[in-house]
Amino acid sequence: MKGKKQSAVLIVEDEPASLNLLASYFMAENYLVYKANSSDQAEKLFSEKVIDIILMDIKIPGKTGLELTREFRSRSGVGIILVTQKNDDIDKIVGLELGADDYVTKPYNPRELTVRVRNLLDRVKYRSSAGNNNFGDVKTAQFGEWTLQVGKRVLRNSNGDETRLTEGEFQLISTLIQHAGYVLNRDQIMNQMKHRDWFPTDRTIDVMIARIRKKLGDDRTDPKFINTAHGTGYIFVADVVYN
Amino acid sequence: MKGKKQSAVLIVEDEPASLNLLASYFMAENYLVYKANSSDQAEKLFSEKVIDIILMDIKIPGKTGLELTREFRSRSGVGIILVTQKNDDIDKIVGLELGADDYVTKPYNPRELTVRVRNLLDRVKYRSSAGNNNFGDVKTAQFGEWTLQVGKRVLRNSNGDETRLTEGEFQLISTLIQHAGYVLNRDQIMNQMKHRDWFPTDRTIDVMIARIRKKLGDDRTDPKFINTAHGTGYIFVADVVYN
DNA sequence: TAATTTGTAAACCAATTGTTAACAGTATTT
DNA sequence: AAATACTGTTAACAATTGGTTTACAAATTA
Repeated sequence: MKGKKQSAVLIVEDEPASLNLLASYFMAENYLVYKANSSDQAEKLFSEKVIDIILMDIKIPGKTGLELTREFRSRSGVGIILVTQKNDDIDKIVGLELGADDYVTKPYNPRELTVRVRNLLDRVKYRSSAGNNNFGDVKTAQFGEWTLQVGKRVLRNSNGDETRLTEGEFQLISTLIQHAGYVLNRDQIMNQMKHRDWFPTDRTIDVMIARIRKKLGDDRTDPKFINTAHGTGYIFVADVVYN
Repeated sequence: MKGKKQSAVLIVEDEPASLNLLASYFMAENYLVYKANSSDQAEKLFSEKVIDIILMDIKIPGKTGLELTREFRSRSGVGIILVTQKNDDIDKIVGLELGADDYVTKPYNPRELTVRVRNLLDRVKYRSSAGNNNFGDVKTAQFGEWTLQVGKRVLRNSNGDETRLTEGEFQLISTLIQHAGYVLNRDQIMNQMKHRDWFPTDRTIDVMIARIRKKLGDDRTDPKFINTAHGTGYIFVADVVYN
């Protein structure tokens, strides 16, 4: 088995010493670290890179951390941890209400910090940030008689038949497979796939589910792979083996 | 009057003054509050009532908060917030790693506390009521000759016969199983299933119980699985093994 | 026995999902 | 640049689902 996907942390902090200290913690833990010392830089990096977690000082040059929190949150489901001076209670609370996921107070304990980040990563996985919809180093996922070839976006069965998946179909089945055994609602699916909202009149997912089922030869009334949870969403029910 | 569902908080704390103080915060915020001053009481209430969030002091009589955390987490996706003495860093970290969702340190700020709880409620809703009905990581539940396959919403008996459950039937039996050995009234059941109130004229639950009994081949006059608690509700009476 | 509560079959019907086809924007090829 | 192929999205309608209500029987309790 290969290593897991590296998670990307964006650190926003104007004080160079703190910035580098924080960066070193996370680099030591094998995170991909981006550094920003202003709100402008933070916005640029956020748009440019795929970020899983943002660790942000509330007081930075330019927009405040709270403004950025609201902005980032409105654009994505990225995980946000605010860094505050001790006893900035009001800010902390406002931060959480604006959509931050957690906060730490200075001076921080490195172990606590990394645990909080790891924890948040788990939570964020479900709502997912942009474009991270992949299998890390996984090359294939097997279920039933089918093998999903991740790189090729191709399904092959034991007879050697191959079916190509469109990008959307691939994203959708990937999302389901990655949460095999758990019902995902259409919001979660859409979020994970396109980082977009889903609204009740949108039949896109259902249509794509139907197409995937057809390609898999799956029967919706007795599904081996994709089960409908009526009123809720869909769930991948087969066991999956990764390679 | 009715309106939205009241969220239930279980507070576990042995110091009476703290317990009541905490309880008063949450009652003021219109939570349904359960109080426990020992691990035994906590376990009892957890089995007996439908709980959304647990707020638990790490140091309580009986099992420690950390042991309880692991236990509750293995059975359900309930939200857990640990309460620690200041500077119990190791405990805090271990707690999070065992599956707690958050922690607060004494002395706590009431507003912070309620914000954290509200925040966690959102997250918990996402992982549980989004269709998985709180079965944590459980894949199957066995009782008598039956195996409930969580993902497929299917009941299979030892002959290999399979019966599909509707989503509602699945939610209902899941709720009962999770509180096996304890009577649930129709309010609790409806709340857990649909986050909705139940009205005395509403026969929905009874009808669904009848359907489930039929599928299980259960005799209501001598039930092996679902027993009627006349004037109260229903109780799941079989032993359950999780896998 | 009377009153209340529960069981259950059947009908109901609103909401959800399935499915096909057409559309429009992109990307690819000629 | 024009023609072609591809693909996500929308529209429209069909099919199904599945919770709820109704109505009455049966059981339980007081």
